[in-house]
Amino acid sequence: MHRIYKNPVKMNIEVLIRNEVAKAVNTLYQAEIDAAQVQTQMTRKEFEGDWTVVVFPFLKLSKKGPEQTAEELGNYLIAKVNEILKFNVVKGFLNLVVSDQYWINVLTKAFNNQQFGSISDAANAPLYMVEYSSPNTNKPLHLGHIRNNLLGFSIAEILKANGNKVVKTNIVNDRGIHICKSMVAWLHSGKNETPESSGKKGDHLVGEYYVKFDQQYKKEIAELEAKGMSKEAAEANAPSMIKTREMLLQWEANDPEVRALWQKMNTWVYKGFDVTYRNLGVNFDKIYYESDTYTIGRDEVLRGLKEGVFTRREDGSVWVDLTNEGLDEKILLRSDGTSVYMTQDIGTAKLRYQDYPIDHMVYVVGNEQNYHFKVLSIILDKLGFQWGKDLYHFSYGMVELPQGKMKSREGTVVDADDLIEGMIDVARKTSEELGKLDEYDETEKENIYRMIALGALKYFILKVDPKKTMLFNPEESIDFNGNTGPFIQYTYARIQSVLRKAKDAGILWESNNLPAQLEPKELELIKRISNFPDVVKEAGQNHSPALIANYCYELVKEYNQFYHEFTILKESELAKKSLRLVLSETVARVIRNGMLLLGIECPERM
RNA sequence: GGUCCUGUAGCUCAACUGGAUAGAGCAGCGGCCUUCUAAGCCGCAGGUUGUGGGUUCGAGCCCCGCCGGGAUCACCA
Repeated sequence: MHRIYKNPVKMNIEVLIRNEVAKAVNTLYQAEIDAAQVQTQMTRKEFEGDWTVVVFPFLKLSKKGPEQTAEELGNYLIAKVNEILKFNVVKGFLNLVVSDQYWINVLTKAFNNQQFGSISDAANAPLYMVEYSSPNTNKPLHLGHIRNNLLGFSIAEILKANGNKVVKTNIVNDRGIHICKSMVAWLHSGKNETPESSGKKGDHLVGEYYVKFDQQYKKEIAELEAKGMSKEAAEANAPSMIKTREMLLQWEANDPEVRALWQKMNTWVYKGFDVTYRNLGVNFDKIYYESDTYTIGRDEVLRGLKEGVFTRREDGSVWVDLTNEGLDEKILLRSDGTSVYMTQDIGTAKLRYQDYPIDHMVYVVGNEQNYHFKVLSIILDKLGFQWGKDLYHFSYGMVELPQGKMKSREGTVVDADDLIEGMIDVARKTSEELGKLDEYDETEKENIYRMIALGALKYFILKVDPKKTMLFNPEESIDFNGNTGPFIQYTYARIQSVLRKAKDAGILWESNNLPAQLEPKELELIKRISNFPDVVKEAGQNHSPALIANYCYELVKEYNQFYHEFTILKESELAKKSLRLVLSETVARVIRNGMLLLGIECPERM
């Protein structure tokens, strides 16, 4: 594996150790090894030491036992590397003890670097486009969309922190059979109901008509089946469905009335979405609409047809044959000439590469569409786009409820707006009971309740490995204690409180007045801090906000132990007091920056 | 059936990509507020990592076979 060390603090010692070990093996055992292959890791807490070299791989070269080999390497390192004071050997592990002064330097550099952990983008930095959210305009956002939005936003932030340029994009699925269903139902039974007349949020209103359509459709199917029609025939011939297909054709033919209704209902939905997005704290740099891109896709499909990449069947439908790739045949245009999902995605992709010099395209889409993206990638490749096979589908798992999958038909869908509202209520109640915000006015208080509620929700969702299916229990998942967002926010607020008090007392803390020796807990904290840049990098490589979340939790847990073990402001030795304040401020900054990568804000008090 | 994902404490999740005695939180039990924010800290208890083989110095992680859960293979999106 190829590793690039961008953090100079860490690069020095870890790379130094690797290089020296490689030299040692060369000198002691007359064998050439690559320094990058030397296995090093931070020493586990239960052993003495800071860095550990795994010596097992060298046994074949040394032709000696693990203890003796480790001993020899240890003696070599101690002679060559100033920072290494001593070592011990446990089985095949060589534990190196680094001087406190080294770690104090690490802390000093972190403290004096406001950007610690992230890399600012260079002029020639690669451009990532991250597509996420991508709602349909026939229903409001639910818990599943929340996971998508939070992951997409966070991944974009993490990629930025890794020195990349990022364009966040949203492809709004504003056309197609689904929106026609809502339109048909609204025409049928809407009686001109509008968000204004009903007081309902636009996306919720349209969603209600989508449900009404489904109810009506089901009824018609049942009636037809009762008359002896087969299920398939009933589904195709139900009057509502016939009307919907007609409307889709009219829409694609630019029928003014249909287009006007479509525009009207979509506008309601967008207003509703804007509110939800604002509450979630996500945003986009560029929004695409399927209604603008599907024709481009259709043209591409027709071009492919002309070039013999695709085939037309007798009924007029257009297909791509992927059996050579181990997949099936896939439809690209219906027999009536209208577009399907895939058609649109082809057009959107082409347009985006025209609009931006994209180096990496990331699709944040659920794992239920793994097959779709595999196919999309191959099709774009067949159409001659060099970037086709480089698309990255960031595939994440579904969110399930205690009773299983969310089913809109069974009314078990957790609505995004309701969920956020509910969490703010809990945050308000908890906060009022604790009464720590009494000196704030109502606006400030509400802002903090919102921060805490969203911190809880976002952290809960982002801390789990994106690719795994996760469970959300509306009753139990709203917890503010333990491994939660509010716990981390709380620690941040607690540190701010200490720093405020220090400032009020006229205490100065600077990194040029630190002690020569560290307490074990202080050392642990510095080590934890020193990992932050690596975690950011790893989160970028693995597209995993969960790594950031888990890191923040570990750091905060470590800090709270430190906080209970030592006094800060009442420490009599100036250098020690200074160290603890520097440590506290650095931890707070890492917490804030880490949480921002998750889209979570930290309040100054809570 | 084909392809892909997944299985770790009662529950929800970790485990630095093959390293040392598998860790947290919740739930349960017991301690700690006259001291910088108790949304906190400390302790107890909780495991044959679904299962059987294999690879090697070493496997929760890699390979093969079973068992369980899920997704997908539409003129849906």
